[in-house]
Amino acid sequence: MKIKYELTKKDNNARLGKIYTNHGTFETPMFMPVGTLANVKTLTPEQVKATHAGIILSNTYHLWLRPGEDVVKKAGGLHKFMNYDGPILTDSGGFQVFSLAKNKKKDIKEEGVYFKSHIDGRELLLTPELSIQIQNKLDSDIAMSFDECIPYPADYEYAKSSTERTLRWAKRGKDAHQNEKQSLFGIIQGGAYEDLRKYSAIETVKMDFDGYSIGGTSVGEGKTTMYKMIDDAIKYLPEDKPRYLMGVGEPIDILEGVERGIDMFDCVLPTRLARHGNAFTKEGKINLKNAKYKEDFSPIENDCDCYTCKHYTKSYIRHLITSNEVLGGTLLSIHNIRFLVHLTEEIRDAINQKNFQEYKQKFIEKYKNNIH
RNA sequence: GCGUUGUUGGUGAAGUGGUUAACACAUCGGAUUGUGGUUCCGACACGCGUGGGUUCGAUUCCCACACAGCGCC
Repeated sequence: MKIKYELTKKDNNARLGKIYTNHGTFETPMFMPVGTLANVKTLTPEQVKATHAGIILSNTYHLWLRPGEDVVKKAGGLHKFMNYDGPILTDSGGFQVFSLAKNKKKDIKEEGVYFKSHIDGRELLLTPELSIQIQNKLDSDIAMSFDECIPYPADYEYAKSSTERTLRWAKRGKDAHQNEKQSLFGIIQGGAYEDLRKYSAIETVKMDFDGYSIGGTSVGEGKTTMYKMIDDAIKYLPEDKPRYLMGVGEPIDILEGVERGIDMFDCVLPTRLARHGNAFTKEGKINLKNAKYKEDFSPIENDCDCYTCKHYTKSYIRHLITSNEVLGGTLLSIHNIRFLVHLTEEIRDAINQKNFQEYKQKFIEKYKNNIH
């Protein structure tokens, strides 16, 4: 079966909900850790589950190149392949258009996008149909439409033609979709232009996807612009389908997204920051590489319920990170993911009690005071 | 004792008679938003073994001394 979304409660635009999938149910708002290459970097599936993340993201482009979607299919699908039986969403490769296609005009064509493989440099063509076919074989619970993430800034003409092309790609992908157990989300683009966001949202919704995501944000546009991009699109999305804000994972941005009616978030931030020695705390981000933690034998956060905070000190984690030991990245990933998932848990409680605004203000005040 | 080579930052080292003494590692900061990430960007020798001399100017040339390596008695 396809996923099913249930809207439980609203507090202004903030939504409390539930998503049923073939691999379990999770509540929204929810944060999804990123597991690009069929693994959340440095974590076992058990460790991921222990963070209470309800769903994880994996990547079409990367698995297409290695090991190849047919290998995953032979393994029995992505869940079996990576030994993870919870919900999985696969990104379409659209973001790699943004990050890998060097020359937009030359590499992005109507038929699809020409890449040079980052592994061996060979020329590749990823099309909307192929992206969907790959995702069908990967057998994720939720597949994403193949889109172009428009850079910022982009002139109106480019943004318009790109947005229109993404709509045509969405239609082609939907027509090619052939996995009855897999849901498919459409992606709203439109750059930073209000009318294009509206147009993109309305046209995408007409195609009747199982969920809608807002793409093309956090590409260097600045917070105010990003929040407006969400506002400009989200009002045209149906209440009975999940909304997913792609690539966003700063705690404050999650709160701003929820306030506007977003249900799902994904981001590489918790795992990437972890590998680079940074940890989220309610008082802002901290850098464990800083010398002041050398003899700090307290946990990252005293009141955090994650495995890392229950058993390890900043001093020890700092030692692991400065010694380049993977366990450092593992312990920090556990904490950082748990931090964001816990944030969404508190958000859900707040919405349930209809005091989301108050919760948000308090959180931001505490967090922001320590951003230097 | 004689001869010989060398002595540059926390470390390994490049280099030049004259503006900021390479580069790397370590250290210390910062960045990081649908992961091309053991990544990226900064800071870091007020001084080139010590003391004299030559020179407008010496880390670079000369002398002495100290220390280290090598060879010979």
